[in-house]
Amino acid sequence: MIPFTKLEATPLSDRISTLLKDAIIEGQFKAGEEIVLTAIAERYGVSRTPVREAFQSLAKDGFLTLRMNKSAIVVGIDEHFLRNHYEIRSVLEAQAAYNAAANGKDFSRLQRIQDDAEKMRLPMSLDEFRSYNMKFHRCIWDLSGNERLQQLLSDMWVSSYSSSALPEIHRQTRTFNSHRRLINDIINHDCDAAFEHMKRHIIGSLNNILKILDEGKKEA
Amino acid sequence: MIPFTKLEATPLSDRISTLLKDAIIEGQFKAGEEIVLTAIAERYGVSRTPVREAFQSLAKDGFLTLRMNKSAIVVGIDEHFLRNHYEIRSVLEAQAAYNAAANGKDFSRLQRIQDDAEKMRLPMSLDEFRSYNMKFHRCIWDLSGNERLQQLLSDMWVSSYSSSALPEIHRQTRTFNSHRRLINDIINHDCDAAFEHMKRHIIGSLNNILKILDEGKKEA
DNA sequence: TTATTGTTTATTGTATACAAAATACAATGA
DNA sequence: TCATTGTATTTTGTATACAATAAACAATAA
Repeated sequence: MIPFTKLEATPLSDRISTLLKDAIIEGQFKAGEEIVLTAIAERYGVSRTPVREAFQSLAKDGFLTLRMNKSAIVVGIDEHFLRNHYEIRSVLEAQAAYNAAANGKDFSRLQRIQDDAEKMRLPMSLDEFRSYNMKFHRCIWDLSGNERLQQLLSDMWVSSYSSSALPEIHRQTRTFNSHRRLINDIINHDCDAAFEHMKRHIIGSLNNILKILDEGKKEA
Repeated sequence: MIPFTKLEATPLSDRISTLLKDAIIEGQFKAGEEIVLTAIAERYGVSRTPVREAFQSLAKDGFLTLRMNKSAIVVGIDEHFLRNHYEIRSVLEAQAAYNAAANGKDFSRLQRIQDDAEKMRLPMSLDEFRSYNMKFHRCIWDLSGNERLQQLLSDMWVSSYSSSALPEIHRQTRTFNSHRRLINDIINHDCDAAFEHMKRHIIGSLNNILKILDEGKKEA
């Protein structure tokens, strides 16, 4: 077969849910604000059906609250939300790392992702760093061998949370160090260490986000 | 106000998704079977719209695989699936127990649920035991103070997994012992013990289910 | 006035209609 | 025969139409 990558059409509902999710994360809606299905459909120039599906997806992911026969409510991305979100993510990522250390056989891809990143000059651009970070975590999800865990973590991944935090060079080197330690744990099949280090790694990024958030509040 | 409990209408999509979920768990569909939206809509005598929403919900919960412009595929509830499912559930329940031990203040409800159950004559009926077990776990989710965690665990709860396992009296007393130990951990604010014990508790029930499943296979 | 009921309007829940994609299969030509 | 192409059928994706609920407000009666 000819090496053409299949250009796949994504359903409208998916595109809309990512757009809305980003909008919510970036604070384009106030916390607790009522958000009317019909209005969103009009804004994006589509029918209510795919918007409705997007709403339900966002509700399942915890970004919207749906009420029978009433407008949806935007969940506020405040400290409480972020703590809850990262608490869950930390323990799921930790389990993924545990599994990778326990079951993983071929770690070459994980190594290469790290090596390629370390060859670059710091600080990397925001997009570069996000791409690397995403690849690193996704690779561990793969190694976990738990497809459902992969799906859950993928749904929880919100790259823009950390947007303001990453361009600083010392943050990037800290992430490198943390990732290198994780790779070591995994390659050495030290499951418990991988679990603990990953948990701390994620909680660390939460704390960083909260710090940024706090500084932002003081400025305002 | 008069003590009437609000009788609430649930959306069709919710009712259909629970029906379908149960059907999948109970093996009414073969693993990997294609399941046609239109057919399900006809079978339940509703339009495709709510069925479609149910499909998307089930897909998010990992019981269906959706493919663009193609029929959905039923995920097989085999050993691999159960291991993945319980691995995730165990670590989330464990985190909930950890939080309950860390943050919880008023444990009277948890105590009362356990006390009421222990007053009953064993073996309890299947429904009684399920109700007690559900209340116990839900109470800990509440105490965790993480609403999102609560939502996730609620979506993962499938009572009928354990249907065949519970009527035996020695299983019920084992569960009692395990729950009592958990209550102790939580009341003593021993977070790490609560985490570990809950994790083992859930993995224990997985192993029990796998055992039952294995015996069923030998018979057939 | 004040509480209750009727009416209107906005918004959601569900059903149907239409468009696009995938599949099966017949027709065609080598 | 075999591969390819056109066509019909099935099934999904999206839009629209209709029904039901909820909120706002006007009207009525005490």
